[in-house]
Amino acid sequence: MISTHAEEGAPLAGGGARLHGVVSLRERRAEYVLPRNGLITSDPGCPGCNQRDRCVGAGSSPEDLAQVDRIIGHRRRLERGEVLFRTRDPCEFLYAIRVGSLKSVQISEDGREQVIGFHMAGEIIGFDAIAAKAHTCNAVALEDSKVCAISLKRAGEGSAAAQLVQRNLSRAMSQEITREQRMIVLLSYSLALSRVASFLLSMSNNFEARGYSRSEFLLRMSRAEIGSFLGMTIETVSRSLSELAREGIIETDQRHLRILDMERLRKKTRRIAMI
Amino acid sequence: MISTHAEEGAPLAGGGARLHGVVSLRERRAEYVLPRNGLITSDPGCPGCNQRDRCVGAGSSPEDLAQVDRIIGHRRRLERGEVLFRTRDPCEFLYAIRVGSLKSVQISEDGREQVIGFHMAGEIIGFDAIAAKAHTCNAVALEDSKVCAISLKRAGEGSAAAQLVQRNLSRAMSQEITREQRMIVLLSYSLALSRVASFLLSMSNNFEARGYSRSEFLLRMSRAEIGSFLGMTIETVSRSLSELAREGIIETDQRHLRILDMERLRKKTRRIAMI
DNA sequence: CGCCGTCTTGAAGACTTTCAAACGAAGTGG
DNA sequence: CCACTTCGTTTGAAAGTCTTCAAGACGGCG
Repeated sequence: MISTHAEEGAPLAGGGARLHGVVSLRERRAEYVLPRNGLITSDPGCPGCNQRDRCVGAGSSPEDLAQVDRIIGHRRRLERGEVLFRTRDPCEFLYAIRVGSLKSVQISEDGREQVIGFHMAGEIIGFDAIAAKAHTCNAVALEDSKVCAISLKRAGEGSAAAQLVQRNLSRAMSQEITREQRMIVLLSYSLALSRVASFLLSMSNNFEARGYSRSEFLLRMSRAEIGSFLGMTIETVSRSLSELAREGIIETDQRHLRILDMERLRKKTRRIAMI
Repeated sequence: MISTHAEEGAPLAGGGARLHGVVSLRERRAEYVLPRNGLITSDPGCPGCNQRDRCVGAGSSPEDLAQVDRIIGHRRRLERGEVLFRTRDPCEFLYAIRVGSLKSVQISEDGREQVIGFHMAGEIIGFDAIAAKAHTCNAVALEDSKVCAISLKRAGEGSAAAQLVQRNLSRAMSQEITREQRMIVLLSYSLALSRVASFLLSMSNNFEARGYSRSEFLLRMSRAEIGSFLGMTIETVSRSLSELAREGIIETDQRHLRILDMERLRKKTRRIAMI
């Protein structure tokens, strides 16, 4: 049984890797106070966050972390499908994903959505707005999620904590650039099956990096969203997954995915076509 | 007659836009001192650079610009085909392109090149190395070029000039993220003709932003490099260009390109296929 | 002038999209 | 509780697009 409910567990704890999406009862926490706008007003903050070593306060002592916490403008809970920011929203905050996952989409003038990225807990989104002074894409929650708004104004004020945050933001932007470069390489693969295989491996790596199983997880996005991201129709996504399943490389049940043969999946990423 | 020689002119001066690649005699300058390794030892520096309003010293007074100049580790001249940095080179410098253009390529384990970006004067490259502590791609000059090495160590030292540089680098990274997001959108277009049209328009915008003609320019990269970048074979690149020329939208003569109908070229970017 | 690398063009085959139909899960209303 | 709708997904067949293989054209250079 796989729950679709997001949870703020501590997956990095030793032993076998937790399966993403599976919620054990003892990990449930009391809900934070939630006013109607989704703002979280009572919260353990950065010192109590399980993403603290991955986020803007990385590398600071517990005391410093309390200072880093002041850079956070507010924390917010998002329901599945809720929009965090939209194109042309002014650039005030970056958002650290604490729980859950989001997608970035660009809307073309004729109203079609194009997914340009999927983001998981521990990632920071909104960097595109720094230079443009406004967001250039929409961010939408793929599941119930929690985000921390990093105030760009406070991050630029020059305190020791702000400087630490700036260094971490710089590192995060560099990571984002590297991630997008990998995406550009992926999209240049000519064969649909290669792109789907690469996508699954990247998901697998993302889950593994967060302490979840790398071989079994729940895809939080629809086939249509995968297709939009990978530049193919949902039929081709479906056929590619079916083909991988037919060859015994993966097993799918709805959005639940199990990788049976990691090495053969990797081989599939090497496009056969093109020189 | 179009020269292929790079030149450090002042294209932003008023009147008609200069044609990129065309060199008028009076714009030629005395060559800088060039030791065998391509290092430039005598140079007007940031205050005399025509990219100063676009680069890391943007927004500073002429006096401050002399301080910014200290962040520069060295300046270097590259010949066409010369490699600026390679994958796994340690991360010491970012590079500001002063004259010319470069490509970023990733080399797959089987030795094939994949172009992941083209970069022009005024851009800064190497951001991928900040988080990874080493470069994750190779940078190769597409034409004779000049670059300024920005010392990451000196940029982090905390002086007023260094802080200005850091803000500008942050902006440049955000721009780079936005650029790559646009590339991801481009690559998701299913039709080859749409991708080629988008590529030409992006080139056109790049030249226009630098004061050159937006409708007539010299492509510094081969069809093979375009194909690698756009994820298609060189035959498909060639056929797409021929098709656009047949329709009277562009005119090509080798790498020299003239856009005859910007609006119809824009229409071609809207992919017909897919929902 | 002839060689070489780059580019263009043609034809056949491979792959993807499109259109259409069917399936299963989830939710609604009788 | 079951029919019924809806949505997301899967599968099939035909049409369209791209790649592959092959050959020819073009320009630069010795």
